[in-house]
Amino acid sequence: MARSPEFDRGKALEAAMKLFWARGYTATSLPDLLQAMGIARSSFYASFSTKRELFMECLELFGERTLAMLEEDAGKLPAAALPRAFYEATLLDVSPRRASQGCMMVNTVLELADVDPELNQLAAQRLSAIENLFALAFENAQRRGELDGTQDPKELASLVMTINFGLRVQCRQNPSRQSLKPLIENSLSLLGLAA
Amino acid sequence: MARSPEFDRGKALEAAMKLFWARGYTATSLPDLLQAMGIARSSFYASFSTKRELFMECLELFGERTLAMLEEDAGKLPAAALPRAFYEATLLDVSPRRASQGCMMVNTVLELADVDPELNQLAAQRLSAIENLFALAFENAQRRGELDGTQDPKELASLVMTINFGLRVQCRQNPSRQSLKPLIENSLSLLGLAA
DNA sequence: GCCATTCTGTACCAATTGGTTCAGTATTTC
DNA sequence: GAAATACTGAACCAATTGGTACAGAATGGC
Repeated sequence: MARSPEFDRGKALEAAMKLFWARGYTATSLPDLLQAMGIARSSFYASFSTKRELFMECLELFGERTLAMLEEDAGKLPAAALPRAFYEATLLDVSPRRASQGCMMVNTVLELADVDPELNQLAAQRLSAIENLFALAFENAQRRGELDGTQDPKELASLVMTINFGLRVQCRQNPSRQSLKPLIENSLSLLGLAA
Repeated sequence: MARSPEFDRGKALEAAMKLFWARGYTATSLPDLLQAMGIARSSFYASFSTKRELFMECLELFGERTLAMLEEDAGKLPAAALPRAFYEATLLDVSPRRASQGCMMVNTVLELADVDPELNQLAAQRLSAIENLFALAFENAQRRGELDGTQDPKELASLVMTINFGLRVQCRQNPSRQSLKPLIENSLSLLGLAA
């Protein structure tokens, strides 16, 4: 009966996410988004609702993807190696261009904390899901005796996240590998997780 | 001859800074600023040039003030106590409302890195001035034997800043003292500067 | 070919953006 | 009171904002 080819919604969402990720919510205009997504204005409002809801969808996509990556690592690495894997995968094993974008959730928290509490909360919630995953991995490792048991796993996870946040700020100033590599190394040895 | 009372430019600048600090550059509109500064539109353009230059002036004011605070501490505290003094002064010894605003320079870096390189650079430059001050203090303390000499002072300063950045992200999610206090404590003991 | 459907492009909307201009009103010194 | 200055408030500007509506072309199954 009808025309089948819906434009690739997933691809469009991906493109929107990349733009929001790099430029933030407020500074990204609808025309910018449409061009990046490669669709017309009317198509946009047919498949998505508003710019704000598109942003939420992008934020969830980003959070889900990050969590999935970490979960995969948690399945095949000892807990003590998780922070290094996480830092390196997102800061060193990508192009400086991409590393300079930092983390979309962290960017969102800093941009919108006092402007749009709901979006801020959404980002914060996804970040704490990641922190919880770290905490759980540390707890299990301690129970199995794979990790030094003197440190509270929740507090350790919280520190890992704090340093993660710090690195996300650093990379937006200077995304070069030679400046990030020693920083990561020193941070890990600080955490006692350098080996 | 003339009417004397120029409205208080300093006060107006201060008010603008607070608004930019809380809401960022893009999300703060000119009417917002005028209301906060308590001046009329025409007075604004008589005493300032553009919104963008006002922002730069605010950024420099914020950076200068932060640096001055740190310099004062550096004059009367041992270097090893500087990070704690800095973290506590800006995160615990202020209202949660203010703590939740984080650091204007860090906020700027995350908001504008991919949008306005010049403003990003300005903020980054002020941040590195602070880092340099830490490094200098550590170096002097080591030379005087007041601080463990095994760690490179520049690297230590870089770690202090990374953790500082991390705390600035944390406080924009949850500015409550009971969540920040243990985080600061754990961070300092991580740095070996808890005592 | 026919009709349903899904896209594109454009025109349009009201509201808001940052910025300019200017008439009028205070306030000050003489 | 007169002249000089510094303010206010509103009108105005072009450009851009997010969002809507609609005509027409492209694409499918029948």
